[in-house]
Amino acid sequence: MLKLSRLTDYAAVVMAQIARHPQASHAAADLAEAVQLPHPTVSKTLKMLVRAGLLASQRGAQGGYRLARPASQITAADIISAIEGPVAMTECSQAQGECELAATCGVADNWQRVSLAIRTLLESVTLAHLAASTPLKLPVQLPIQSISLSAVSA
Amino acid sequence: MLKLSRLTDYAAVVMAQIARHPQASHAAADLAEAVQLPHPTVSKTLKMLVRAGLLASQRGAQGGYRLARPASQITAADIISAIEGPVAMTECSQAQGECELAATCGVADNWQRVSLAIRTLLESVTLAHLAASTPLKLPVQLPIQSISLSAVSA
DNA sequence: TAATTGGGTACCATTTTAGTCCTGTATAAA
DNA sequence: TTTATACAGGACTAAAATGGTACCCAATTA
Repeated sequence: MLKLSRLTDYAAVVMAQIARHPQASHAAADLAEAVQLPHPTVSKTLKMLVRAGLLASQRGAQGGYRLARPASQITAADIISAIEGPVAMTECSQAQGECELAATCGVADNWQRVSLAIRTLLESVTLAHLAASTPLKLPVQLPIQSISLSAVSA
Repeated sequence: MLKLSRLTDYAAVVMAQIARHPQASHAAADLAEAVQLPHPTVSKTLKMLVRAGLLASQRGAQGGYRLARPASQITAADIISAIEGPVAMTECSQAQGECELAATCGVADNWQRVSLAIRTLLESVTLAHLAASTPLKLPVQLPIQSISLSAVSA
């Protein structure tokens, strides 16, 4: 299904929740309550987001989490790779020259290009977009079609 | 990692192999040999591709597999969904109204839009592109950026 | 009718994922 | 300085998905 893991899904929801109140410091327990998810799981997710540099944490009373930078400077790709590691469709999309089947494969190059296109797309969607109540209007139908078609002839 | 499953990867490689010799009928054993993968696994993959209508099979001596339609009419999205099911980034990208967290989620709509954009991208890449030895040149950097930027203002 | 080749199913091993818990450490307020 | 708050890190377990294998059946052709 090319699906995000559930934790990544949680991460996006939690990040969006924080992004809607950027000034406040958010305790893990409050966030868990707000998004209706088990506290330990949310906590785990938050730690991963801190380690990836997307959130800043403050210990002690009145502590909590806040965005490490403005929501407009945090991308969907950032959130995904914070939880799942780098966005890559295949093994060989990440590290070059480690697949022993490369000789018989014959699709590696093009998969990597598709993978790159998806990564770029995900980098163009920011947390500010995701958190906005106004739906992000991606005019997917025509423009992306035209991109790949022109790409073929190029 | 937003990664394809290994079987999906195999499927793409096998499909590309068949696409390079569209007239011939390809026995599972021959394909397994050509792409250097275990026979039973390749066989399993082939069956899934048949069930999805991407390959046609012929039993008996001189039988084998061939493309059900031209390589230019088979998309990356077809291959992925043949193995993994519909392309969708989150649970709620597929079926509307089944997520009980929708009220507190707040990102569902926009995730669905991103998911749709990726699906459209994958539908624009055909097996003919993947199988081509000439790299598919997707000019990802500028055009896709401009799409999403214009999308925001739209 | 025998040889070839795909079809289907069931099964097992492994890995990944999700979720929980426990203990430690930093901070702030009383 | 004490105490309550809240994050940090890691270990552990349970469950699910994935990948791989084996076996037997069905169809086709020579």
